Amino acid sequence: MTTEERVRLQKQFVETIGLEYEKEGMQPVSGRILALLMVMDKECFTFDEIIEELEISKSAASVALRMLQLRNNVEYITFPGDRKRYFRLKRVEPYHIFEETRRKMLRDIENIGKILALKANPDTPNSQFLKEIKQMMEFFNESLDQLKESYLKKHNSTNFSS
Amino acid sequence: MTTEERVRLQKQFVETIGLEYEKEGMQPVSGRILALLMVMDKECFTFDEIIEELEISKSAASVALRMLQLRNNVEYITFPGDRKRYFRLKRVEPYHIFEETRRKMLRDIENIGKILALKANPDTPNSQFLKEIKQMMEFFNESLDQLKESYLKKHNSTNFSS
DNA sequence: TATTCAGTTCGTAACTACACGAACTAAAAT
DNA sequence: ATTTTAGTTCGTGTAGTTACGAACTGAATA
Repeated sequence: MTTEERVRLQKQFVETIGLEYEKEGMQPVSGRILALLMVMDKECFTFDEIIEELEISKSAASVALRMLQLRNNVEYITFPGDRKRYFRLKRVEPYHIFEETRRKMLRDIENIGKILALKANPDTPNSQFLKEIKQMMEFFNESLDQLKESYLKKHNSTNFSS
Repeated sequence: MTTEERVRLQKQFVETIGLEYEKEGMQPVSGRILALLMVMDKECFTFDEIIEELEISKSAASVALRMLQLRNNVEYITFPGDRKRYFRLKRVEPYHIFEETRRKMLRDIENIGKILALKANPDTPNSQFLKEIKQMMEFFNESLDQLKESYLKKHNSTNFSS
């Protein structure tokens, strides 16, 4: 595979991944920028490079980049004597990617609790079903910490063994 | 708390939960219907009851109910000699609620794999970061089955003991 | 056969989100 | 002091959603 071919496939894949992010509720431009930073070989893009590569306006890039930084997906670095911002993927600890799932689950647990508290009869099939769902979520949520620990243990042990 | 108070709080909560579903990407009317079926004491609502309770049009209800059935959140039952459909929450196995998370994660794993395959250099900080994320997701995905099993075991054992 | 019932489909109007370009800002260079 | 650089903010047009009412369908009833 030649370099040109690879780059062509990468640019194509930026669009694909961008579309997926869009379907998951992200705004189109934000999704494309995030995909760009993940897929391409260049690790840091300037504002103008992003605009040029994705053919979007400055304002669209500005708004999208602010959101991506707020969401903790993107950060920028700067260099002395250079006013440009160099945007790149924010490299968070891998297990942080479940934080959002966890927050959502905690909200759900709380909501179901409130629903159950308002029920006239806590033993109807619906109430029972909601209780089961809540239990499952609570169990799962408690397991997350353990899972994180065992991942770290496994990850470290491979560093020492072999 | 009187019954009227409880029902008032329930109706209020339908709106709150509906809004949350909306923020998670569900259509407004679908979110309200799902919330209605979760929160209220009545376990089965007819088409007309839903329309009346939420003050929506027949067409809006029709479209939303079709989507909720496709998404496996709602089902309806019928009774002989009664043409009405009685809509209610679909009571799936609790651990099914993670199926969507899992599917999304498998897609992500696949996508990151493709991204890495297209990288010129697999050892840059970005590539390393993506690899770690992928590993974490793979570990997590493998743990899900185990988690499900141990949930079932725990759930059953409490049925026999004490 | 006509009518009612229980929804579905379709066309439309109102609303919303998105991205654009133009105007603006703040800091640095000339 | 003026110009350039590197973005940000704002107002607007457009495209896409959403929900409505009216017309329709298909089954059951009269």
